[in-house]
Amino acid sequence: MAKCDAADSLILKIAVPVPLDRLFDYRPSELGNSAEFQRGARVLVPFGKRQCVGVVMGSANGSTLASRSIKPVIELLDNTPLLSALDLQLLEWAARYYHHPIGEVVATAFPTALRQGLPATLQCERYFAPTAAGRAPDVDLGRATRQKDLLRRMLSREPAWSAAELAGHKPALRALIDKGLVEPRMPDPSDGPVVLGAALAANPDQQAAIDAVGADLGRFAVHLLEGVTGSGKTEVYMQIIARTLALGLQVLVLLPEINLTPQLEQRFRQRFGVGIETFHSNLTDRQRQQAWLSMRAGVARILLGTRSALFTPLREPGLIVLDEEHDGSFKQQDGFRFSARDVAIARAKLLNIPVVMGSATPSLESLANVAQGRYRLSHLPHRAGNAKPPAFQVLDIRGKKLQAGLSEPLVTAIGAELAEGRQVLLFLNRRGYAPVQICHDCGWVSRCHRCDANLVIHAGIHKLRCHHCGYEQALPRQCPACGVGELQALGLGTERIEETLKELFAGHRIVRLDRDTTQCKGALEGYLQQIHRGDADIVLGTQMLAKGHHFPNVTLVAILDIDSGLFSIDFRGGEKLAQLIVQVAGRAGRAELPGRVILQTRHPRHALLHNLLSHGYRAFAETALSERRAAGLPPFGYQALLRAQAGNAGAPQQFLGAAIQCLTDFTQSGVQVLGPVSAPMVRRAGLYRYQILLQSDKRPALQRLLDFWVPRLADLREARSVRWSLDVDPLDLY
DNA sequence: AGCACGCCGACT
DNA sequence: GTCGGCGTGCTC
Repeated sequence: MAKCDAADSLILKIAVPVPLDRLFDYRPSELGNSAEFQRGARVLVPFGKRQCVGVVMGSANGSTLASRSIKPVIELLDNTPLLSALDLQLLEWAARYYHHPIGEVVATAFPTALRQGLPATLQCERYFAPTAAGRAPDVDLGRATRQKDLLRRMLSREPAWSAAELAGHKPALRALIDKGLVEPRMPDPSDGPVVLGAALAANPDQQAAIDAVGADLGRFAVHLLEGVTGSGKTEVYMQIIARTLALGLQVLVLLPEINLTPQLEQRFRQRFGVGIETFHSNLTDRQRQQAWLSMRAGVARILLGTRSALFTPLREPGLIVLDEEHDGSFKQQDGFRFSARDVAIARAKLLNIPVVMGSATPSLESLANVAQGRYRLSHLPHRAGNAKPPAFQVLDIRGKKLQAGLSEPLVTAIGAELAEGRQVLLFLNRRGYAPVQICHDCGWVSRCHRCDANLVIHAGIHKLRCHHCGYEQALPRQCPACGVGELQALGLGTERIEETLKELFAGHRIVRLDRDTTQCKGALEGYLQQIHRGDADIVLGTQMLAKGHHFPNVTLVAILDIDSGLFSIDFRGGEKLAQLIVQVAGRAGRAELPGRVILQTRHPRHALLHNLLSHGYRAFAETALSERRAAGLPPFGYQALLRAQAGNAGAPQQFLGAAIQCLTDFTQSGVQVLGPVSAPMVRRAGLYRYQILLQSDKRPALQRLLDFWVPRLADLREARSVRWSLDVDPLDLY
């Protein structure tokens, strides 16, 4: 065979996880067969002075580079590609759409273990099932009750149990394996009933939704399931999933929060006798690797995961479910800033499968897509079991005396509810004791020296803490400025409300749920169980109360301060507040115990409140959408935000100035360029932050500008002294 | 992002 | 005399 020059022979195009938006050329290897290097396989390559795990994205005959500068691949890590052609197409599309380096985008598709180059081997001992001996009716386990219980449980459900489910029964499992009654065995979708638990009887609305999505199985469609809290969205998901599984297809279920996975996982395991895996940041690298590989191999049929699970390969993709689609945590807020909701839809389109998205408070983006006929809407307007929607009451607190933020009528209402032996839920979106400490004599206030923000009093741990950079210091006893003044806590946080509630309602059990009380693993579950058992009378908390959990014995919900949300600078502030109010309100009540929601405000006649409370979320959304349309804001305009930050204010300003200069050469615009301006909080964690907002009513126009702009930004010399990032479809403009 | 090279201040 | 500061440049 003739020796050929490397530059004329086959060259591999490799995606390397570095922030450089290009592929790198490599020779297959010194002697290797180039046909082995398939698109989607991982390779170990020399990169500068180090080694990187890259992914084969393609090949070419020859290279534009001098052949001597092209290095050979060190090792082919996968004999079969880990990602399919469609998976790679999705990643390539996402890299282009978000203008993010391809190597980093491809890396996000892999769990950490595979990113590090570990072998892609699926452990057999992930699943266990009773053997023929274990199935025999006359198994005698004597007095080994734990083993007996475990075997009985395992026999109750086919076909196989995952290691995760059996984690709490290791000794009994070991013993059963040693006795030959249980063996490691991969589940086979054909070896047992797929649906175990009986489906609940669907009401007509649920049935219509199930049928609508069911009719679209096997083709691309987006369904928006708008269902009030407690309307049985999960049952609809499960019945559609059952149909998908019956076709021998897999399901990807995306949730906004890790907190919500355990509950749903439990319900799914009771219903479905198939391999179910979870994928979220609370799992170990190894668990995530195994979950990923199980879905890729088709061993597991359902994956429950957060944003990071979106790119998991599916052997037989059938359906994507995305719950709480309005939730902001589907948008990645650093690095590769993708929206898992939008990319999920792009993925479904590529795979030609349907997506079902659900929410009680759909995003305005999704409602606009429904109006334009791109998404199909199914509506579940009724709560299950004839539960009535909560009654809202706006409590005007102007001029009223407040006791730690609680007005007298509210205190009375809480007392009346407690006297009836019912639970009360109080919501305040501010944790800590008080948002600032102030000296009554000299006016000193507790400021963070790294951020344009106040230090928050955390009385429980005797500290002042910055919620933006994490800085903390001991709570001063004397004024650091004048040394003599009396220090006061200004404003309210959940800790302080808790203190007041303890005085006002002594003898009642109060549970506070916020990031501070639930940061410990398992703490949230513990509190939730306590509340469900009825061992709590007053539940007090922040944001996290609005998410997913239902408190059937709660009859009164109070939102202590909505005014800060009414006058947000962010154009999405109104949408977020309306969603919050509806979501918090949805936590309460059931059929025989209707809920009541009290909102304390100094703006009882505010249009948003009036519209939302008298006419409902959809009416609010209509109004908000027409305002957005008039202003050309999303979803009627498309945005991208260029951010820059550095330790001094000059560098980001100069960089953004130069970035604007680049655009003078770009004539075919149709894009508004707003800025550079400082971020609403200029200094954060010691960095000065500035930004440029781009807006256009045509997505292609914005994309054309970014195609021109982003490569040039990377080459600016001013870019070297700042950290910059581009956010396409930003959710927060700061 | 890493990781090198490269030229100027306070230390065993 | 050196250790180490972060500016600058490169990665197939």
